[in-house]
Amino acid sequence: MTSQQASGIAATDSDDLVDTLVQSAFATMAVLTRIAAEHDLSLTQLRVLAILRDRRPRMTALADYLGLEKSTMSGLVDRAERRGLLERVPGAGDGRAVDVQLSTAGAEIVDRVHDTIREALAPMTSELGPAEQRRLQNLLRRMFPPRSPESAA
Amino acid sequence: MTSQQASGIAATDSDDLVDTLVQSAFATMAVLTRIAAEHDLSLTQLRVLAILRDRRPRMTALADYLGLEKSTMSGLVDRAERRGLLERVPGAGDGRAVDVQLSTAGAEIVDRVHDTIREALAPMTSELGPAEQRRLQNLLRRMFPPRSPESAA
DNA sequence: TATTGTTATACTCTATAACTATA
DNA sequence: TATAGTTATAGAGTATAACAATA
Repeated sequence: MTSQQASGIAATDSDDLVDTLVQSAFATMAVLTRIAAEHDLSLTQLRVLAILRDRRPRMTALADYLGLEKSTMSGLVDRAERRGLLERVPGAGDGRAVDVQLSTAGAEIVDRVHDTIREALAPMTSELGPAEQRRLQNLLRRMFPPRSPESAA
Repeated sequence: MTSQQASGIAATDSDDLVDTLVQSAFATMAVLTRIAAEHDLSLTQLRVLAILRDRRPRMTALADYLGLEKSTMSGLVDRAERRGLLERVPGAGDGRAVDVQLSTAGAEIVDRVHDTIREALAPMTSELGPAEQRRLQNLLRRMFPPRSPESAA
């Protein structure tokens, strides 16, 4: 029984694409939030670690990417650093800059979480056949194209 | 120029369905969070108001639905009630129960936010043709079926 | 002067534990 | 006893404003 069934709150009938997108986003985020919490991470902390997986950005770049204030970033990095998940290192070439990188422990936990997320979403994705999965991915990517520096005008 | 382009953080190449789903969910949530903030609402407050749009649930039902503790619910309802967005009313038939309902002001704001969300997501959905939109909706609904009390075993 | 980052402060969100009132 | 809800407390996430150090 889901929490909704327990709560007696029913889904509405209005069901256009926007509603479906929003509901799917909440369902996906609920999975991510739950798995992050199982590893004592907030969703934001998990995002930070995930970004650091293959990058070592400046504090400012990290804040920009996440859409957060630099002061918020300081707090997030403080707490993650205190837990030994990441490290601050002097930014190359600029005496003011601070780069952020994963620690070994941080890299391990983000790998584990990544695997767990894939397992947790597998029951959903496996509702679709291989061709349908490709089609869904193509449709979503057209709506939400991956952002990259090369696409700058 | 997007914040990512400014930040110099590039998307990775690994791009299976799970990654696309997660990225799409974050992109969608970013839109919702931004629009909620423009109306001085947190995402959670917006969810509360959206649920109340066509329902008048108990405190407990609301907390269950959102996956929050009842004490958290008390705080959320406190702040929303203080702002005049909703009202507590005695629950029918149980002297302990409290039902929650939108105020007129709350109903107005949730309608406005709802419209704004549709407008904000329109550029994305309109990347797809009508048949593609139907296909995407069907695929997503198969992965994330709408929860309803009737589906209980 | 402008930029990078931190610190101080305040508010929201969240959970746990203890409590009151009702069932 | 069990359930519905609130209150007290604590910690995380967030923003704004003021600051220090570097460019």
